[in-house]
Amino acid sequence: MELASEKPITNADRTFYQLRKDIVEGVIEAGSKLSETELSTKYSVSRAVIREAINRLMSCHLVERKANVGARVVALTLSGLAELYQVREALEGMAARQAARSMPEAEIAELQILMNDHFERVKSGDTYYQEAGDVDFHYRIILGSKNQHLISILIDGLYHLVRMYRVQLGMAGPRVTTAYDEHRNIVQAIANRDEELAELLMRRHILYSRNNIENKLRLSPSTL
Amino acid sequence: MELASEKPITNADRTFYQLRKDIVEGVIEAGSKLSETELSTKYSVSRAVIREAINRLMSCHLVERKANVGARVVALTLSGLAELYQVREALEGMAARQAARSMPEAEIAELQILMNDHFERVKSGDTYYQEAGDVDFHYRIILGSKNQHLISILIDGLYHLVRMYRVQLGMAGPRVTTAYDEHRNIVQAIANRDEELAELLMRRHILYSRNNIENKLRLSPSTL
DNA sequence: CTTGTTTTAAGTGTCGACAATTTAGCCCTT
DNA sequence: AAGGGCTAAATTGTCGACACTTAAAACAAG
Repeated sequence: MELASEKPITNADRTFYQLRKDIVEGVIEAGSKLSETELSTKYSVSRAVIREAINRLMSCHLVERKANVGARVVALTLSGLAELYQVREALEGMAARQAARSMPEAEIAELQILMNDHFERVKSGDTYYQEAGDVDFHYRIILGSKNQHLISILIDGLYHLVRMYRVQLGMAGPRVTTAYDEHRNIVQAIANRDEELAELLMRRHILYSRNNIENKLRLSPSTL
Repeated sequence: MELASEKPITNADRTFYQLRKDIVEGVIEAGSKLSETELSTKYSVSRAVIREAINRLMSCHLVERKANVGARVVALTLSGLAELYQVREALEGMAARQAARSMPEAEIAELQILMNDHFERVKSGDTYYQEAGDVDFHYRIILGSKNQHLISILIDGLYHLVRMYRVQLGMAGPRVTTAYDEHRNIVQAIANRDEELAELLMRRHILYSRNNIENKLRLSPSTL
């Protein structure tokens, strides 16, 4: 995933993005230890750069560090997933409400165009949709809230962890078309400036999504 | 403010806490530039330590940095205050709801004892209450939610910024007794395990608090 | 005097080395 | 053989120096 606003300037930026990607995608496995010296050789940068990257990853809740001991990639747990989606429900619900209030008409129009594009992909059974499409949808709603704190908490903080759960627990199943309909309805509520409904639908959408993941976990024990 | 869980281990910890305190209390004024070399001499640590501290302050949204240029303390603005309290309303509302669901009986009992203590202070006109007491109250509700993400976002992330606004805009006025009553009612709702009411009262409490600050700002132009 | 360019200095980004702490292995004691 | 304390290796925390970028000062041309 690449966000328009995330252009690496310094080496630390690049390393941070790379590390984050490798953690989210499981190239560096969940729960494993992050050795600074090891990483510095692997990514061809100094330890200072690695340390800064790790510090930033801590802010994202992707790694945890104990002083004088070291950093570990977070472990994926059922309770952690539940807590994460609880917060998401509240925050993205609020984002949808704010978007219904503050999103400029032009941005809503663009969002509707995006939805049409998604429709084509869903129709043709494009698996692309599940991952990037969903992210893109939520991403735009969040930005539409126009609340800097909210944007930062969700985009910089929680979203990569959400993706980590989704990628590593193999979310590819078919909630695609039903999720698409939910997206569509949320956009409609925002276009109608119906704050109440936008929040309600978004909260429900995320709740469904959570139930979907948890059911999948109950069926295939996975490694949790 | 000192939180039980925040015991400085490394030099970077100490420096981070000190810097944060100085920023929140206005010793380092809002909007001012943070020179790494200057700070490193002032706080008697190396630039690496200062850099780590600044990075952590960025996570708290207390400073902003531009690559190759430097870091500045955030500016206090009316819109920023509004956005902050909007997010607070959603998150602390959720915290109150979760606390009503998950807070252990023993913790609720302690909270009620704390409220009695606060009552004594309010009765005797203790100005201590306004600051530390309020923080302490909210702090406990947040911890009572038992949601790690929520706790981290609020305590590590937003709370110090909230305090910064309150301290620097001179919140000493009398919302003390009425705020106390609101606190009391929230605790009661939590004790009754009334999730709905706990969230509602907390949201309203924060909304009142926000109105109070904004009114105060309208009366005394301040420097915003 | 103004504008655009070059130079220069101040400040950040990065690095390798050293100091302090933790952990694991070894030895000694019981 | 089991447990505790000591030693040594590995890892993190901290430091000062160097490289690079940016912004301001000095300068030249119009």
